[in-house]
Amino acid sequence: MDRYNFKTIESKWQDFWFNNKTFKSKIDKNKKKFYCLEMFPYPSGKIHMGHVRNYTIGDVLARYKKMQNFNVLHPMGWDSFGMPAENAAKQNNLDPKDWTNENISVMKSQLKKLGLSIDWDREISTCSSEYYKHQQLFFLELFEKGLVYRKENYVNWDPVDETVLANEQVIDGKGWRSGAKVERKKLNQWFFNISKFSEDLLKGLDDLHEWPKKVKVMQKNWIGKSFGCEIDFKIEGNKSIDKIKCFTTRPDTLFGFSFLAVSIDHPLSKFYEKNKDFIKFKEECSKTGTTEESIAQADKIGFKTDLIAVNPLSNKIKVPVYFANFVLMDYGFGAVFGCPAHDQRDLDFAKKYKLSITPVVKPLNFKGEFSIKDKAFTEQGIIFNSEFLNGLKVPDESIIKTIEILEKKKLGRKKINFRLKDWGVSRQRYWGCPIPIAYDENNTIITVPKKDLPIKLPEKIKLDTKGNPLDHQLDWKNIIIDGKKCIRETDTLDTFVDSSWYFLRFCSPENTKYGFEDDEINYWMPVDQYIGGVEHAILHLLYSRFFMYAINYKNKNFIYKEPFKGLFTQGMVCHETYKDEKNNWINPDDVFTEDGKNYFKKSNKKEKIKVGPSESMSKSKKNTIDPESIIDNYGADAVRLFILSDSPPEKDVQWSEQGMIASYKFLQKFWILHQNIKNITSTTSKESKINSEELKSFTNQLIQKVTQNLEKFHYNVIIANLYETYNFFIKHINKPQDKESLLKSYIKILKIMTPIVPHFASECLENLGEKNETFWPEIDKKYLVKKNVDIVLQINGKKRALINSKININEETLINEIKTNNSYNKYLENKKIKRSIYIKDKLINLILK
RNA sequence: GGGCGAAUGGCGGAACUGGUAGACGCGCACGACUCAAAAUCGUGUUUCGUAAGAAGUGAGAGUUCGAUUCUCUCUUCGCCCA
Repeated sequence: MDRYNFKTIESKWQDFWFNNKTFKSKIDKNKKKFYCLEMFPYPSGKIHMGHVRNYTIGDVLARYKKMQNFNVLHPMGWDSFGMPAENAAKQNNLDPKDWTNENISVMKSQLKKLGLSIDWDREISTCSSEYYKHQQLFFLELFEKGLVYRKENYVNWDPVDETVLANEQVIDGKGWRSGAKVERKKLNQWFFNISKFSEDLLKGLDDLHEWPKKVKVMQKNWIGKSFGCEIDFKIEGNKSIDKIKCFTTRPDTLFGFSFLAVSIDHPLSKFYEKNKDFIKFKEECSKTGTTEESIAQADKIGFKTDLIAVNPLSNKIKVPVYFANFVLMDYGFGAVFGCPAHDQRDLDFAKKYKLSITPVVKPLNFKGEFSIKDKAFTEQGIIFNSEFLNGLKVPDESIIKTIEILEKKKLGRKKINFRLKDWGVSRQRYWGCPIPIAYDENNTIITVPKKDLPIKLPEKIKLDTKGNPLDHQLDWKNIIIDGKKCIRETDTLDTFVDSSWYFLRFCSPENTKYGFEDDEINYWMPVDQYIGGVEHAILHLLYSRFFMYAINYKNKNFIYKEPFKGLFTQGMVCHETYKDEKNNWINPDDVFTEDGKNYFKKSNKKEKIKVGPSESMSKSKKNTIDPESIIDNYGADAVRLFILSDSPPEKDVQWSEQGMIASYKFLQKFWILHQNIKNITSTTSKESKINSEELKSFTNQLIQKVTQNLEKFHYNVIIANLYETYNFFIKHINKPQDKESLLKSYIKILKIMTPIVPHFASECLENLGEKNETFWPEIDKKYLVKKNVDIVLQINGKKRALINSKININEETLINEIKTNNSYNKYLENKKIKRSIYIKDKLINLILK
């Protein structure tokens, strides 16, 4: 008998699907649509196991929905702008475009080998001007709507490379490449006004019923709505500023006020510009990075001004005003009032500068003197030391009451504040989408006329420059707009912009006039199921939501305002890590074991290997497995089967060579079973009829189970269901068979296998003369009802026996059976039945006296 | 420090709305085939116990006829935020 030859069979079906455009999608208003989208990859070189998992999960769903007669849109593209291309090009003296396109062609061929049901006619690549010209138009549109603006902002600056670094390029406060200490530097940059939609983005989460709760919580925290008030503090001193506005969520602690801290970028700073000590202090502040985390971890330092702030609730309380490094200009008003007793950060600061610490909240039933030592008191309690606020309950009563008082005195007002900051989209890099802006000789902002789009990136340029290579492209930079000499904006857009609307582009990838067509997106959008890694839970998803809102704002009317109706976040693919005696990471391919305990290097069989914990596959730890070689060895179907089998899709999965082999063997065994079923001889006996009925029950119950598990993403259980099916058939086919009936059931089983192992199942179906267009089998409900059931007999809540009985038996009959049948009545021990609990067809629990 | 989540055999994991815990796979053991090995097939595999039986889903309590599932306290781990 022939072995299952996956090589020829898989390429046969891949060619068939490709040549017949099996997965091409067109609008068909008579059909329900299903938009299945996986996060598109960055073309870094080769696909990795994470991609295999991501795209297999999506493919199973897309194929299943197609079989259910949905009009499925399942596209694929490339998130192809970004730093790795620029870095690789710089290192190897290549053009980023060539490097990127080469990677795309490699990865595309690898994805095809997985047998994905992709509509390749819709392929897009964000680095092609066909794509980014629409993005430039969107930029201008958003600019017209007032959602784009330019302002000065801090960046991470590498003083050696003279370049701006992304947050992830700053490692321990140093530049990843140069190792130089990163500084803060102010640059003019472009911003999207995402904070305008803070409230909408927060409210929109409530409608996303098919999103994981944890992602919604993360977004909610990120948006960070807080309720509080703004307070005007009177300032005494010889400056023209006589008041400073603060935002606070804790106005009720005003009597504990001991200093006012403002950001070094606060308007107040202009009075100190010439003060040498202040300049020094500012330099000190610029040494910490720009992330919230680095600011939070940095030492709290302050610069004392000669000003005094007055407590609005009590003229007697007058405190010093400081510039402080932990106050950010873009949160609140760049000023905070310090209450050391009830805020840890303020306490640290107050201790350092020996400021007063007055507690104004104490625990509810606290007796005696309440004082603060090393820890600020931030819990619930009651107000004291606060004159007319005394006795208010914290926080329910105290905050609202204090705001009321402040409002009456016209010293403050209720205010909602958001943590969400505007989205800085400027990147000082070459390999990104050019911003359609120029500046005239007076440095006035000029929008590039729409007819001049796209602004294409200059090609074959020198990348090995300091700073942004585009700055050195004078022939590209200098242009004439309306007869005026202008200079182009040389910053390019953050690649998150590229990925914030690609799902719209997939709906009409060939439209040359605009990024999408209204008709098309009104049919296809929203994405019914979006699938990707949880690492994009905040930024990418939030930006995409913002983009929909922003495009829709004012001049569009989307039927769905949210881009992604359903979201599924898959877990990572993990593998054990290995290190040799010199602590170098070792790739699993170079490791072998004979006893499963001791591991050795293949190249040097004496050298022992230390086995580390299983971690997410990464190049730096060298614990990666190359998908292509696995596909070559075992076939795409076996890989798909394995990657789904060992863990639920939302959890991490351990890569296991043994598990991989088991999946491969399963298909080989199933192939033999398939041949046996094909060659079986039919009999017409009473027994074969009984067998047919038994098989029908099994099959219908299986279809139901698999359907339910598909809907719930319990793909690992489906694989278990398929193994059970095999085990059932292997026993079943040795019994007398009515072949026609057997084949009917078997074909249904092959059909439900199709989404998981499409090449294998298609081959088997074709083998039996089934057509390629397969639909999801219907369930015959009459076979879901069992005739006999095993009822659990419990005595005093403990399981004692199983009673095989007809279904729907009533309680009395059952108890009678227990009393009279010798195999059960021994458990009654001649005692009286005090109580019985009967769950029909499932369980009877007898409580004995 | 705050928020969210998880914990089930040697391992990965299953268990519908509170109703037979351990499906399915890996590993392991034994057996068959073989001169032998690999491959393949068969049987077994939570723990203790020869057995009847008992215990058992991180620990401790609670609700219930009945808890992996619900409630509370704690421990450990993971993720996000600070």
